[in-house]
Amino acid sequence: MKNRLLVTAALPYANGYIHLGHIAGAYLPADIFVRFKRLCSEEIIFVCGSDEHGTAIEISAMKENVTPREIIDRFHFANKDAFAKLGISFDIYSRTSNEIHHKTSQDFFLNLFDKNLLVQKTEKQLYSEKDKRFLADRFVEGTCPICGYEEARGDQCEKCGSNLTPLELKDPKSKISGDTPVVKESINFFFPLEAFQPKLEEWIKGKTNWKPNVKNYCEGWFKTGLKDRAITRDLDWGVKVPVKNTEGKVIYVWFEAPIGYISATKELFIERGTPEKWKDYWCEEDTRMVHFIGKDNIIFHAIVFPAMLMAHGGFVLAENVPANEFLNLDGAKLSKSKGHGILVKDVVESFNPDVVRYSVASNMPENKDSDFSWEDLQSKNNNELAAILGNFINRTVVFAKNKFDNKIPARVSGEVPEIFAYIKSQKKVIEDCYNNYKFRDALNETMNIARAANKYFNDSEPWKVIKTDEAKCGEIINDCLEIAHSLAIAIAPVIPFTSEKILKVLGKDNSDFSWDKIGDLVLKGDTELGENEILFPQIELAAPKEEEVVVVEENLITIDDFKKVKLATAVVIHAEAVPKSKKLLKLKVKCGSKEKQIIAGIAEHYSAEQILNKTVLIVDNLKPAKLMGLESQGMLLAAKIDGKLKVITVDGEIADGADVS
RNA sequence: GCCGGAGUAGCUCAGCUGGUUAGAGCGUCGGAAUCAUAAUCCGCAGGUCGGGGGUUCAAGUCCCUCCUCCGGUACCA
Repeated sequence: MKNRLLVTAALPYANGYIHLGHIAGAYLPADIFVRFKRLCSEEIIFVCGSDEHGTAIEISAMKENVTPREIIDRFHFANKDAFAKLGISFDIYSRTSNEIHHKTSQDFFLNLFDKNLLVQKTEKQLYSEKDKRFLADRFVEGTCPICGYEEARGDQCEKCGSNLTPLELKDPKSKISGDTPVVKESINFFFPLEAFQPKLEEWIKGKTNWKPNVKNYCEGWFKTGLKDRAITRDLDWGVKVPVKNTEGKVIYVWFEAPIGYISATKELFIERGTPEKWKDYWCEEDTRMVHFIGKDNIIFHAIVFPAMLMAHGGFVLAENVPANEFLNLDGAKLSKSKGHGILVKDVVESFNPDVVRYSVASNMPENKDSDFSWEDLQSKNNNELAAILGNFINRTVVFAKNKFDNKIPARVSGEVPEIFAYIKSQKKVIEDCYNNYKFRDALNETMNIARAANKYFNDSEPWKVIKTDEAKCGEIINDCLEIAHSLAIAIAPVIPFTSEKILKVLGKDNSDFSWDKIGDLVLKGDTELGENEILFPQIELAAPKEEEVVVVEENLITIDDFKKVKLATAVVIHAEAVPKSKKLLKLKVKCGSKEKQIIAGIAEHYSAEQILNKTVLIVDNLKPAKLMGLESQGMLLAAKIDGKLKVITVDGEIADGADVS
């Protein structure tokens, strides 16, 4: 029986804060899986760490005029802390700047080198005499040979989107010193990926339980043919190449980073005082290794890293690579650079981590990119966590408190109601979901227990029974408390903090806290219950700022102040309600030769039809603002008093686009 | 450009190798109940499955084509 599990989650790059997209893609599914397996008492470790080398970090350091070490320290500790607050339960969160990692990846490199597996190729590269170094792609800036853009990067022109090599750039300059580099030859080592293609194809063909998107993606690569990849670079910041005459070269991050999983495992067992035990996980054939990643990482975990492990020999290969798609925010992709993202470190400050975990888990991008929104989080909290789960626990515990002296009422009849059989059958259903990496289904099936629990409470009507038969009523409440205990176990992988709270309320230790106890009767009658608390208070999200339709200005202004405001006539050529908004209409107005989108807060007073074709006054030079995610490029003037609102129109016919003063 | 993925009820998503009236959660609406955080329970309604063409007795599910979005990768044959 294979039951030793090695679970990895993609190493976050220590050049930025992790956001909700990362969580949804890799860390939360990994954590849920691991927590489930721990409940099943499987031997398991969960390793991760910061990926801390590479050009991007070096560039960040230069920009801020600090050392790379400062950059990686900042993000490593911040991310480690954010993960912890969100309850991501790594056994170790290491970092690739650690000595043990440098040693491990150098040994790995040497192993391949000694076997003569590495190919050396001479390449032309840009070299800066002034900087005394070869310039990596991103350290070069110049004129794009295709569109003529003068600030194209060495790897890509941001203007026209062409991918480039530094040698193609016209008039290249070093980003470090502005120096004009020269072309120089540099010898680099290559990993013979091409040679491993047959073995990889064979290996992946046998993986019948992999997600189809992952398999298809790999097959796509095989079709075009794998190519050898450079594994060394001319850089300072990184793991030094452990071979003579390679000064100024480091091991390319893509090669060295995944070895971080091995280094982290070694570190973990050194900490635990059993330094040799890492081999059980990496070298024993009955270990099952699972890599949790986002879809951007498939090639490295399903093709490159396995090929590296094959080349080295003596290591287990991944049993599965359950890659997730991406999580979008309000329909648009999460992006650090565009400021469109939710950082974990921020979200855990303002929300219960379990609410975040739940809302992300219930909408995990398992098969396709999925959409996250704050409204969704609110609705998941209020309508599901609070209404279904929280409410069940609360109504049960409050009932016991009020009618049974805050103690667990005793069972008397010796009968076990049917719902416990249902719970046990759900336990199997949920297990299957987890074992097939279907986390959303697992969660929904878990919540079905809570739904059934509420139904049981309703149907049993303890509030009526208590009037005629107190012992029977007590038994119903005992049932419900037992159900709560089962729920605490079943839901623990997803919302571990809440699970603990439920246990505390039940006055129960964790002696029966294991997966196989779901559906069992484990509570002792007459036990005092713990202090009850509302598990999920309602979340009221602040309403999005809606446009102030009328600016009431009490203070006097000068004519110059007034001239700053450019007013114009415009005709409404399109109008529609903004979904989920009471007050907003989305308008398209024509103002002379241009068209503008204006989000106006008049829906309570005008329907789309009523405003259509009216000639109105607008503020033309208002700074655009976003309302309910829609850009508003101006403001409609209207008169408002005592809750009555009328749009300002023009007396008689005049063309749109006319100045107003 | 090329490779892979996605476009299904108001919203967020399921639909394995083609087969009875296309499913779930949430929301909406109607009813019941009142122990509980106005929380629960029962019931109804909601989709010509991105557009167009084709294969088949039968297609959301296969093929072709077009459009949109996401990821990867590339001017190398």
